[in-house]
Amino acid sequence: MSTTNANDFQLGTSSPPGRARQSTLRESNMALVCRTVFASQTPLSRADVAEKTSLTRSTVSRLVDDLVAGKVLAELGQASTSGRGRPAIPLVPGAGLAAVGLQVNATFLAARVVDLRGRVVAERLEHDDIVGGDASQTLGRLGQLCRQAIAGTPGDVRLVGAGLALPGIVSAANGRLLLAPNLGWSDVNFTALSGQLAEAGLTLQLGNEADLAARTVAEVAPGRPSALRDFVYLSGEIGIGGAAVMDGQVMAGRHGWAGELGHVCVDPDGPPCTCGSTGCLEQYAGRRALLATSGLPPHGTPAMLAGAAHAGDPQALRSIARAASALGVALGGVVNILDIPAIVLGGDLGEIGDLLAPKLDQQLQSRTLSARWVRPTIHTASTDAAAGATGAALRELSALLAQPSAWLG
Amino acid sequence: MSTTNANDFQLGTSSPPGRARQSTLRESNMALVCRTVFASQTPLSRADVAEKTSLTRSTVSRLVDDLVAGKVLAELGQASTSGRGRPAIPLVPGAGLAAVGLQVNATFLAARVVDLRGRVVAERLEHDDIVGGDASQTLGRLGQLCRQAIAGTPGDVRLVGAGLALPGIVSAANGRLLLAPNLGWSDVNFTALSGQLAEAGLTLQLGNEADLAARTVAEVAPGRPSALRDFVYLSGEIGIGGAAVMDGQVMAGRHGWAGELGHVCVDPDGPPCTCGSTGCLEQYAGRRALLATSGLPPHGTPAMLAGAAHAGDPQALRSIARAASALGVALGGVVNILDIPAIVLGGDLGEIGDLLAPKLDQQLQSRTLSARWVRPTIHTASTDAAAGATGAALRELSALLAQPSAWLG
DNA sequence: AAAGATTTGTTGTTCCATACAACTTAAAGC
DNA sequence: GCTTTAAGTTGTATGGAACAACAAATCTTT
Repeated sequence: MSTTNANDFQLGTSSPPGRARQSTLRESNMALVCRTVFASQTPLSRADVAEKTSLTRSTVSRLVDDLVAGKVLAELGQASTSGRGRPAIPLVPGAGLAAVGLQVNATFLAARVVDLRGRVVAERLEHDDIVGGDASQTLGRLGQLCRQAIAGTPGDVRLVGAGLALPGIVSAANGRLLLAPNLGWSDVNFTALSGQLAEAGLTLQLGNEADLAARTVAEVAPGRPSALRDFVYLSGEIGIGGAAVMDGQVMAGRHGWAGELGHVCVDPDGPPCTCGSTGCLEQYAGRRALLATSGLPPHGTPAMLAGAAHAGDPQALRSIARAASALGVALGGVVNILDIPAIVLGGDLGEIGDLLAPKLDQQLQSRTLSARWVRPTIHTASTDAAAGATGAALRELSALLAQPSAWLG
Repeated sequence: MSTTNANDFQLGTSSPPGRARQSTLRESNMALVCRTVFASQTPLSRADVAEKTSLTRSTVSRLVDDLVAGKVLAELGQASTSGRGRPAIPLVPGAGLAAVGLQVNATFLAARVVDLRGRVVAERLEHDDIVGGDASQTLGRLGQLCRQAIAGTPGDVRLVGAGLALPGIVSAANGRLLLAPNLGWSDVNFTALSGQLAEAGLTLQLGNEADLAARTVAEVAPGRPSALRDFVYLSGEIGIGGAAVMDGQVMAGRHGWAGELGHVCVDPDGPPCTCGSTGCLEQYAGRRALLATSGLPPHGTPAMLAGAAHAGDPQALRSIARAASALGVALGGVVNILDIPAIVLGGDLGEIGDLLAPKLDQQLQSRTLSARWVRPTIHTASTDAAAGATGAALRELSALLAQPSAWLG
């Protein structure tokens, strides 16, 4: 409908804004209205939005009308009968728009459809050890799951985008996975999957698993920020990924490779790592290292480790203490560098978070310069294996919310 | 003149924009015009600006007229006689607006006045070892220097703000210096200095020395970005400070304490640090550590160390190798975390940059996961001792450029 | 040297989105 | 049933950019 000029002001972009026209004004205010409704815990009326945004009721009214027509917002029939005066019409996120989130991991494949209200409207999971397997075959399987998930979504739900979470170094610009050591993949393209989605009118966006999982911590629902606005997310799988979130935004870095915490050096004299360096965090707190140093079989689970530690097994406790010290050094560095004094442990590390926390807390306190004024806090993420898939869908929905005007008409 | 509503859209802020009015449009485009003129290496005409911004000539003309009237821009009389057609009027940054930059360091005090063209129009420097001295007395002396510098500026130059660079942890919100180990200061307030500046109609903004010095690397002149847009700046003094710059913006962190690279742990089994941790970078690459391990007297200079190393002194070479290794571990971590593959060595470290570079480069190559695709580069900053003062002034001028409309009329 | 060509900068006019104010709607209270 | 209150809607005014036409100043061509 409205022609989007590349030179125009883009909201949500860190790059400096371009020329602003009358239409830019409207787009900006429409996004503001949208954000306000989505961020609220309780449904807001047009008048509420007007007050919160300091726009006038008339302006809000016209913007909301367009958003409702475009299914981005919806009017809740039941007036929340309170007080006198004309009853308000509660506004909530629309239910007719959703995005596809995909994920490839060492042990499973996932395809999800998440709507603007944050509900999973369709899902297909498949557990399988794909390490070392053929990439194109695995991606073909993922394509099937994706097709099934899309087929399983109600007909009145329109899909607006698709994202894929990958455990490795992604070149989003080229649409390639450069390296995923723990899948045994390198330089993989996604033309087949991308082509399949293009038939459904969707473009596929690649992303790092940790970056996307961190989004599920930053947002409790699309456009609704959680209490934690600044934190470092640690994704403990076979490898260790990470993401830094500031002001609710995941820091991408120059090429989108920020947050590679697994290969931060914890001890220059430490054990060699597959990456070529020595003493990487992964060699202390990665799944393989945790299991090996605690005397568990290589295919054990974090739950087994937690069980052994809770039972008082000395080797397991030593393994966890070693990991906690390493995490303290690495995360202490992160806190000193980024000034983000909140740590969220996800994946395997979340499952043994209570065991790691005491020693990690102590390390952070002594190793971060700012601890005397703001003491670092440690949190654990809810253990959803396919958090990356949800995050991938959330990113697409966020893109919509950043410029809802582009989706109307 | 124009009433600034706190709820309005603020350019340059990372926080989400508020309501946009007609006037916001004008402010945004005025800032865009301003930015375009300031960023250009050669003077632009109104027509050039119109083409670059994709605004119309008429719109640019009216905005420029206001900016010229407000002294933010100036018309260069001499038409740059080229080609036919009506000769263009070259536009350049105005010369009538400037900001005050102050700096306190262990060995000197500085007061500078920098104008919108980036010229130092007045300056007072004083070399003095103030470590352990009384803070209020030193600040009184700085106040005198500041007064003299202001008195030394031409009468037709209007000052728009003042900034103070401090080598320590600053609480900008409270206007306090929380801790400056290398000055021997803690919890210092600046009410006297702030009051003195208030008489001249200026507000004093505090800032970290490294953060502000990094600005002088990011901007070659006010509003004119340098070729390096993403880099990590390392300020080597007695202590080591740092700053991460992304897209030309210094990352502040949650409380403004980001970039404390001096206390990143390089070896958990390393020597104890004054901060309470062990194996901090400062214990390897700080001035005291460098001088001690190279057998030079405690009050030696980096130049002496460089001289000894260039002469082949084995102890000096070993000291530098030790520092380079430590820098490799710490900066490798930073590159892995932030994905900013450019390092700028400033201060002492800049003076011995050529000696550090080979080993540092090798360490970065092996310790950063992304090095196989993008090789980290190492640069040295021009050695201006009072770079922090210039940076403090640049920050004030940037604030003006981000919203020039606030300064007109 | 004079007319045409070309580019810069300015001046009305139109268009569009928000502000503002008045009005309508629908409930609660008396 | 009338008044009060708050939500939502409908004109009208205002401000700023787009658009188009025009004036200014220099170079090119004949």
